[in-house]
Amino acid sequence: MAQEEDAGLALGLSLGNGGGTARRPSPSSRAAVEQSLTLSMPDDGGGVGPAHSVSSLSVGGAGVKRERAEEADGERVSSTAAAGRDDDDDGSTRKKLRLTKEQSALLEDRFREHSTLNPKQKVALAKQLNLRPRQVEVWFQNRRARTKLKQTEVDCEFLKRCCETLTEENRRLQRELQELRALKFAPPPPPPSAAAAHQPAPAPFYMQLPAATLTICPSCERVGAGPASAGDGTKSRPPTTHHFFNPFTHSAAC
DNA sequence: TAATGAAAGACCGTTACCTCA
DNA sequence: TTTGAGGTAACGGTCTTTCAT
Repeated sequence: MAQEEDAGLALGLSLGNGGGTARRPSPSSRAAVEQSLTLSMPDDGGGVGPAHSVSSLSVGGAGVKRERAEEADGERVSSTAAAGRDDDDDGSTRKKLRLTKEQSALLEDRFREHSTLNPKQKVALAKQLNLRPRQVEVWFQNRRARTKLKQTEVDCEFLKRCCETLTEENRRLQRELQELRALKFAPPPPPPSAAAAHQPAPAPFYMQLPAATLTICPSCERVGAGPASAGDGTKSRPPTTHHFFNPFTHSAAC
């Protein structure tokens, strides 16, 4: 099982990179998700599940597309598939077949080789597994979805850890800054020499800013300030030039 | 050559069924 | 025996790409 997950993760990375065959979804496929989300009916009806979606409206007619696909596939009905519809079989309820261990194992093997199948491979694999091509297709779709979900969980964990690390680092820097300020505004030392006395030595402007507004770009080593500091008109600062430091790559996008 | 519509295939969210604790 | 949760096969909707017209 762990082996399966490892394989899944590795493939998930390649999927995230755009793995797949010729027809690859573009980033805008996210729009499809958003659209289907907005298509969901807003009333929750108090049910435990999500709100009724458009797809749920056609539950009664489930199987129409499948039957069409079956026809296109040459109406092959495998023994296992037939086992799923051996009784009553009025077509109104969808029977759920359980893949055998052997079938699952072979599908997993193929998935490890390639997370997508071309039509020829699909038909051949279906024949080998005594399944309908549509079933093989659905299995691969679901498998890709599971892989992606796992990868998302891994990414989420990673980001959480990064967040914790950065929070801790931020606290540390805040403490350090406070200590430095305490040193700076500590009671003056014994009178300095006259040469130094006539130099007021104003603190750099960024030292007077609230700590939370200070940012230092590690790449160009310039000190930037948050939006609150730009309104006094005394400084001619480039407008909203953000020196964003990416903590994950340790690089700055200057 | 550009516009257009159909087909195919991928992804996504969801549903429904099955298994098991 | 019942029940709730989790896993997963199957579905409908939507988008993008390809190809023929």
